[in-house]
Amino acid sequence: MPRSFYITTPLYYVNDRPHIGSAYTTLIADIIALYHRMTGDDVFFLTGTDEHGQKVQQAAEKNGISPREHCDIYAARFKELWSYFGLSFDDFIRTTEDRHVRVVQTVLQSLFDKGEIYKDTYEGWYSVADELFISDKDHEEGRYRDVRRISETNYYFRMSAYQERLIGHIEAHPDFIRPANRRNEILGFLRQPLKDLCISRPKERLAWGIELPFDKDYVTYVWFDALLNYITAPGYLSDDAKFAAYWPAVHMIGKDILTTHCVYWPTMLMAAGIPLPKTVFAHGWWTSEGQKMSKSLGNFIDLETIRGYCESVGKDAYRYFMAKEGPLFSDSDFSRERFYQTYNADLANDFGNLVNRIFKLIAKYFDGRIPEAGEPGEDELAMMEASVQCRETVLAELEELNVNAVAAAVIAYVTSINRYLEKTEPWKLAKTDLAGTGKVLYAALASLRFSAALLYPLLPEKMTEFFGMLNTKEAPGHIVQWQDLKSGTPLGEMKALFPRFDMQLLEKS
RNA sequence: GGCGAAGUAGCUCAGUUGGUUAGAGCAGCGGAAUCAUAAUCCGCGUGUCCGGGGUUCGAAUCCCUGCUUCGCUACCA
Repeated sequence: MPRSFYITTPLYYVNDRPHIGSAYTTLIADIIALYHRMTGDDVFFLTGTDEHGQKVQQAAEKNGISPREHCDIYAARFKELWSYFGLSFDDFIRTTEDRHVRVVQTVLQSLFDKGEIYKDTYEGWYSVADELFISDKDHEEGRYRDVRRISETNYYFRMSAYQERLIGHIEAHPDFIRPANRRNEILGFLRQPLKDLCISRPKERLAWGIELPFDKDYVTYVWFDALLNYITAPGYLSDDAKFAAYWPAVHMIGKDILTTHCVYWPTMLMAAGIPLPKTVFAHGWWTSEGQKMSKSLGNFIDLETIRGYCESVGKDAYRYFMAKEGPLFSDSDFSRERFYQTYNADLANDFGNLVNRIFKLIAKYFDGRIPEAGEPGEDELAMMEASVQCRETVLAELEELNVNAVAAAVIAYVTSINRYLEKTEPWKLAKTDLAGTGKVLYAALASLRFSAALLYPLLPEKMTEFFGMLNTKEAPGHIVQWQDLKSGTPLGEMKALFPRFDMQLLEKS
């Protein structure tokens, strides 16, 4: 019986354009999903779009179309990007879908019946121009215009009732919020009394939302709408067996939505009697060329910029860089120079050149056929053992969701193959001992194949190409045994998988 | 303001409960080699481990203090 594994990205707000942030979260979630599939896990990978709210309503009005049409257009942008990268998600949920509306309304009604939701009147400062309530502090600072004191009646969720239970859960489950610094942030946050959560908006102020089942004059606002999708998609209230198989999830998110996922969401689930997520992993943000990304600075990494990188050295290279150098635990800088340096060092020099060396040697001395393994000597056994070690490291780091360390571990193994060749010097050995040369080249190719298999989730297109070149008719995406390489197979035609990027091109632009 | 994190080689960072000459990757320099995508392999860092004070036989690692950077401080991603 395979283990099940459920991983999610946030649902991206349709009005925001995809950029390096959303691309990063989604790419690493895909990578983690592929690794889990590789180990034989039954994976469910979810992404989607968050489509309700005032901004959507306003944008649609402005363009003279219905909110629904507006969402269709904008959701397509995300779908397009994900299909460009060939991502492997199993479901793409949109919060405007019927299946989701049904879950939201059912959960809300049930919480209302249990007394978890109550009606109350809030009085505060309201900015007419911006159409939102602002805090006393914002008002003092005078940032908003056209501010009036008004009161509004809304529905509230008794979040405060769950404060102690939540703290207990976080303390008892070190894996619940990660990395550890984010966990501390939340625990710090929870040292202050937790307030109840306002979960509605009167329809006169916001029409584009899910109607409260117990009050036709209101729609639900943000939280129940945008978070419950995580249980809608795997079949909550619609497919019990599926839901039981996959829930609880691992949520990959950016640090900007930490509180919603680590406080609002778990307390909502507690109230509804649903188990909490296994892990909420909040990664950091990319900076760009050493500075915070901003449109005015001109360093904003948008869709077009991403495509530019992909076109220059390939989508896989971009994906690889995201994983290897990305801001998993703290912020990380994306610079053109660093991007291409990493590409050259790891992919062109270490891996790509190694493919070339081994293929050409086999072509020259063995007519392009995979040589006999022979009796492995000390060095060959060492490579075999190192492969087992490498796999264990990869799987251990995968448990930690540390794709950064996963990539580093495999590249370290690739480096050891280059070192093995320097030590055994098959190009010299061939002059005196052809059988010995065969043994060396077999070991080198076996090691290379092994590393390619482990690199597959990071570089799916290129490693598929590699296995095509290997011509062993095996489907990529599985863990392989070092010694399972079949001798005698004629290798396919060799292509340069990662042509070196000329760093001088950087100077020019 | 309050709470918290961090400041280690040019860059990105490791450095377990204080203990022998402070490490890795990348970049740089030198060499070897030539099977290979000027790739690979080997070698090379006298770094005030942010400053100052203290505890200790001994501190990057503990305590105090100063400086700097950053995060959180909810119902606006």
